[in-house]
Amino acid sequence: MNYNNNIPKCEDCFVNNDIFRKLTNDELDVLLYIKNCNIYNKGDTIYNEGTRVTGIYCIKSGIVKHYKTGNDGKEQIIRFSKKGDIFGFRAILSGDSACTSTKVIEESSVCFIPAAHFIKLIKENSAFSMGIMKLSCIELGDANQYILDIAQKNVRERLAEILLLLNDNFGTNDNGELNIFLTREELAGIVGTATESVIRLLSEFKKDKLIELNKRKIKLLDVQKLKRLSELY
Amino acid sequence: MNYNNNIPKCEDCFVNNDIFRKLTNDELDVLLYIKNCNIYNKGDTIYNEGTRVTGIYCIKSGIVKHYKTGNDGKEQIIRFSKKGDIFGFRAILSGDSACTSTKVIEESSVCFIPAAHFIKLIKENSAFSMGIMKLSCIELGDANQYILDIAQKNVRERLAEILLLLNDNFGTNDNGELNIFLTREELAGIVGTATESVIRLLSEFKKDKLIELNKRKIKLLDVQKLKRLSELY
DNA sequence: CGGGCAGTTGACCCCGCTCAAGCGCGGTGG
DNA sequence: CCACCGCGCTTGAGCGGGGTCAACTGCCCG
Repeated sequence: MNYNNNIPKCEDCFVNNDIFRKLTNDELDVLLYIKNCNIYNKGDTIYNEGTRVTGIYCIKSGIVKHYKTGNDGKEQIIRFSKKGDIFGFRAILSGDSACTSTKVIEESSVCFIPAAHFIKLIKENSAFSMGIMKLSCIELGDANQYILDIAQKNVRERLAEILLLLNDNFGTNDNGELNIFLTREELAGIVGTATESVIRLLSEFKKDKLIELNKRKIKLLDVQKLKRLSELY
Repeated sequence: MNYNNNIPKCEDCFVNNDIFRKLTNDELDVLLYIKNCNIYNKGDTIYNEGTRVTGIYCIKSGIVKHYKTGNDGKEQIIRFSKKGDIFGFRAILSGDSACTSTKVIEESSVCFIPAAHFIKLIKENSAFSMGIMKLSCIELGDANQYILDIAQKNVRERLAEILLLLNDNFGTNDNGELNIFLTREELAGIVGTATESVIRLLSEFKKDKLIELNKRKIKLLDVQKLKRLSELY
């Protein structure tokens, strides 16, 4: 992790959600002086499950994964965050320690806002507060959906669904390949299955002309069929 | 569903969470006139997944289940609510429609607060607002844990865990039996498995003297062993 | 008395996990 | 420069957890 002397302005990250748009210009100015920004390398851990979180994080660039570790040490990836996303607030607001570990999977520039200042903003700006509430409620809805999926869909359906979800969240490059590069093991950690199962299913999908594979690059060839595959039960 | 002429005071429900304690006496007085209260019978549906929710609900007595329905019609129970618990706010705050259906499993008396008034309270009372945020964040943490469990634990471990969780949430009567009576199918719907599997495992647990069974009444005999069983991986 | 639902049990078998072996590739050190 | 090592990926074999299907029972209720 390296300190970034060049603190980005919040306006640079006005994408996806609109949390910080809810702040007044004055509040944004103050924030610019209070927050700091770090560069994290691939593989760096930002915080670990079970530890105290001392503030909230907002991603300027890069991708991180949020995961829980099972008793046998296997990672279950809960979700990802990318440019404009904030994380860490669940622990702050619930008063718990972190319920997930957060690790960088693509070099990231990440701003940090101390908990006290974050709480102050929430108390003083009800639009901001409503925004945070909305975020947390949307995450909760996503988590509930995920529970249903893991409980009732089989691995093939879940893998198809995850590929579509990655497509929606990260989009594709000029080559039509997903803008996120995961190891087979990480893919297994999202789907909730064994690495070997992911590998076998990916090559099946490839054989069926649903996707194209090139190392960790994945290109979706037939989104419609993948959708049918993922919803069919 | 029947209208209840005898509107309970919020103070009657100051248990579990302390959400409404955050309101001032004046706010509580106003609320008493704005809210209404209904009696729901066992089996009644309060709202269905995918429909608009028009306000939040607070339980005076009884138990309800929140569940999602899979493509094949199978219920996945996400959580329960009981006296003092509020629900429905996720949909209001996220702006979505309901992500779960809510059905009564034990006759319930439930207060209803229209969305507009709920939002007004949130905007005007930051302690109340923080309380709601905390609730939603705790639910999110629980949901994340559930994802890990369903993804990585086997059915036996999950069933043991669910029994312990029901024990913590609902406690036992004078006979030591859990204060919640679920069908085998509902138990399967929480654990995320087939009804037959729950039946087989319950009778195994009984044979191993971990529990005692009497129709839908379940008595935990060896909490320590159940804990070991549920955590072991 | 009969219908229907919850619960139970047995038989069967398939999905997906585990284990093991082999491959390709990039980094490192001799 | 090449040999080696280790990690990620792949494939095959084997098997067991647990899902499905079917049949039967007991019980409630009309």
